Amino acid sequence: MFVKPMGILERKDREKKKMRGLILKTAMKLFLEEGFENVTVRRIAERIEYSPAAIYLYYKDKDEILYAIHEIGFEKLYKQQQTILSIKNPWKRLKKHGSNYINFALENHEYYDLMFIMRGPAKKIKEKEEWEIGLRSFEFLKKNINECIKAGYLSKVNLDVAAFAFWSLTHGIASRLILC
Amino acid sequence: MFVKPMGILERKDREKKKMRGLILKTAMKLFLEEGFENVTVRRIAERIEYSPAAIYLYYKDKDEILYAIHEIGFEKLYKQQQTILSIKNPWKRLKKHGSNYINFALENHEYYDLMFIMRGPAKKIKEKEEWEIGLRSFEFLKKNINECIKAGYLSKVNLDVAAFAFWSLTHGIASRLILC
Amino acid sequence: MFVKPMGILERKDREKKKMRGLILKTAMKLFLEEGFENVTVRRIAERIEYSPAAIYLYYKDKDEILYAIHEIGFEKLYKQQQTILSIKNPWKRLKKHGSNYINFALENHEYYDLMFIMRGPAKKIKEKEEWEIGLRSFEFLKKNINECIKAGYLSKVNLDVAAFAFWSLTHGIASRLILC
Amino acid sequence: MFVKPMGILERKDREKKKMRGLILKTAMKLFLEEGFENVTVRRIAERIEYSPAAIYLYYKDKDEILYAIHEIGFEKLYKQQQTILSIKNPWKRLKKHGSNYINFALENHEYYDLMFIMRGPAKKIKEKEEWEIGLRSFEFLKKNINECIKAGYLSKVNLDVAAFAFWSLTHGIASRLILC
DNA sequence: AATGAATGAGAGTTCATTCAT
DNA sequence: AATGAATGAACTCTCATTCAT
Repeated sequence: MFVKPMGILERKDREKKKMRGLILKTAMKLFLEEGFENVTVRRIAERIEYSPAAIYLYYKDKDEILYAIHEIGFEKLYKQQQTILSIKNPWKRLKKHGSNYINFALENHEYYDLMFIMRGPAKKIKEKEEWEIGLRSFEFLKKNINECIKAGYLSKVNLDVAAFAFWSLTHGIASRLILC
Repeated sequence: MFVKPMGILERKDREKKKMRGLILKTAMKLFLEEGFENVTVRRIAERIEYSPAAIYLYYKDKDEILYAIHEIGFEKLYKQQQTILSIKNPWKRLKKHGSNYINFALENHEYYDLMFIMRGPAKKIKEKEEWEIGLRSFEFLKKNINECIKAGYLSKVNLDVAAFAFWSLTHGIASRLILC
Repeated sequence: MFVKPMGILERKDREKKKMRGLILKTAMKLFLEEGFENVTVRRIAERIEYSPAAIYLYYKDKDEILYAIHEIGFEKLYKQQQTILSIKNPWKRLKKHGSNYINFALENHEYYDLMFIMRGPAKKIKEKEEWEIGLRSFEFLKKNINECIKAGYLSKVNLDVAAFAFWSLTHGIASRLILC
Repeated sequence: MFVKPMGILERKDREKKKMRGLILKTAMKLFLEEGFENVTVRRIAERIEYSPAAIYLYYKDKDEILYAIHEIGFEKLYKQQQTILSIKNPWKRLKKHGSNYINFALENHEYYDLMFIMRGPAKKIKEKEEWEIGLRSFEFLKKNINECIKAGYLSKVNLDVAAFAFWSLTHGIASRLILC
């Protein structure tokens, strides 16, 4: 048997990933521009100028696409949160954490919806794994709060409770603002 | 020409309103029991044992129904909030306000989704009016907080800011709890 | 409420039945002319110059159509078998029964296939009821054989066994002939 | 020019045949295990761990595969019939012939369907050749019956008629049993 | 020899909506 | 006031097949 040189396989792999990315990006765009109900396999295919059938070469079904978008939402949030790591003062950092969160929600405000709206359709798949990503953000927040406590900016409280309250507040503010 | 006496016109009007109410209530039920994607004109018609075409005699199109449901969500919330009026002590009342809100969200947790999910389809119509209802709830909260301040339970702060923060917190807690 | 006069309701009913009949006849024709795999909802609709959606006003789904066709096959067979009732002599009648069966199979030879081929797709529905029709034909055969026995043309045997053997023979001949 | 030595060509030929066999066997398995409608080029390819496109290197199209399967059905039947050759007594052998046939039909009962169901798709190709195989089985039966006659177990009758009737009976019994 | 990528065609089905009656 | 009948447009998804590599 003829074994293909690494280069080719890698290129194919890269291209496959690129295509998957393209599909996702397109689905996302559709979601942002035209709302959830207009995210259809056909519309995605149309936009990337492929046949609908082609989509199914990269994703098993529509749900898998929805789930992937969902994931990206959380990923994106997490990434954005990491940008505050450069702030040394924990109290300032925590405040930035909050304002960041709200800004994120306002700026990408459809992403926010996405996490809620998608719950319905996407709940069918991989419900466990999904939250690993969500929890990562939560852990990050806890670490921030903990450092505030250690530095004396906050009195000693249960970390989980504090983090939950903090997130609730920012999340609440964000969603309220979006609603207006 | 024969001019219809007031009585008849009024009756007709009453009946029209009744029917509109029935449609809405049914749509609402459908939404709560079977989720957003199962709220279809047909299903509504089926449940009230009318033909789908009949629906269109009372609502211009599906969006108009969705919008109305949306409104009902806020209405319901407002009603529930009014039940705390019997509590005389303003501080206790405020606390009850918060726990009430969260309970409401958890118990009817689809209502919460409704406000987000519906925004998409319903945003096409009457975006201004909608918030009168939302604001009413907000005003109610402000009044509560104000009384807490007057009674010395809270230090003097900007009412709008305080109310907004309060709502955000409860709202945030509620939505976070629902998501888990 | 205004109660529609009998005439109108009856006409509507007639028309509904006519349409159902038309759909079935068309499906049958398609089956005969173009084979099982070409019996599709769309093709049926095309032929009767209706929209595909219209079909669903008369039949719940494709299976219901297939089942109905299936039924017709047995019905038709039964009807044809009844024509021999005019033959008084039971032995002659039984012989005619056999040749009739084979002729039926050869003349409408796709009907024969239908009973087999349809088994797959149509088995999902109403499996009990289905055989009432098949059994009716079987009972008819038993009666014929019994009369032959009573008239001394056949020695006394178990009726079910005899009928089964007889049917098997004719059925076997028919299917063999069709296969050639 | 370099002319390939016989050995290589032969090996290639052998390999080609092997692959064709593999495809057929797999299609057959699919047919038996999952029914006609699940015999798809993709599924076959999946099972043999080749790409769908590879199939087309060995068979022109799907119909050609279906036809070949058809053929295998008859082949298998024939093979099974040969097993009774060891029975010396012709009358016993004939009886075994019958029960064998019925057992065959019941045990592999999808094979039976195959002969009917496949007619549709496969009728497009090579209609003549096909029956050589069927006839072989028939000739075998005739031989059996003839020996029964010679041995005095059966009165002298037209061989073709007798064989046809015999086959019809067994075939009929089998198919009736399957249908129940 | 074998395949990955792609597609056109088509499947069954459902929906919001209209219109003559 | 109400409806039965109908439809166009869309949906997700699968299939046999081709072709450049």
